[in-house]
Amino acid sequence: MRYFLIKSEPGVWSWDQMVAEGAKGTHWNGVRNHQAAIHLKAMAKGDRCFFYHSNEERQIVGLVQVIKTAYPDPTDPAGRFVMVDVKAQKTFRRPVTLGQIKAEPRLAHISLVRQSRLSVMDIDDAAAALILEMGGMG
DNA sequence: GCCAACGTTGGC
DNA sequence: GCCAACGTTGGC
Repeated sequence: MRYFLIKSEPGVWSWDQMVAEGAKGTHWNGVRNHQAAIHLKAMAKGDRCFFYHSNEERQIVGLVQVIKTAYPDPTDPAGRFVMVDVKAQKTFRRPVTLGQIKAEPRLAHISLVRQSRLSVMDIDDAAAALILEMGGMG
């Protein structure tokens, strides 16, 4: 099982809305960046994604599970980009802020810190374990 | 509200 | 095919 991180602006699609979708989950569509799309395609059923609120909040608030692997995103007129389906799995006991992540030397290498504009990224196992621990999810 | 990073577009 | 201009994202 691998870990990833997906970003959402809470004003557009929030963690509360994600939770409200329950077991049926939702399509993670609208990705229009090639590097982000590569990560979507790498996701397997059962993989986990940290759910990050960007902009106003800047914190990881939950964990979702991939329930359907990459397939064409109908909102892309060119038909080139893909989406996956995810469902909410766990709400973080304590959200992990970008500030905390930046203050942790063992997380200095992750894409969230190094490439602020990337909206879907992979997170290595060691970093994932640390983030879960920081969120009170260890 | 500003700015840096970066992807895309269009003129040449 | 290069590069300037422009648009978008997201942190501060």
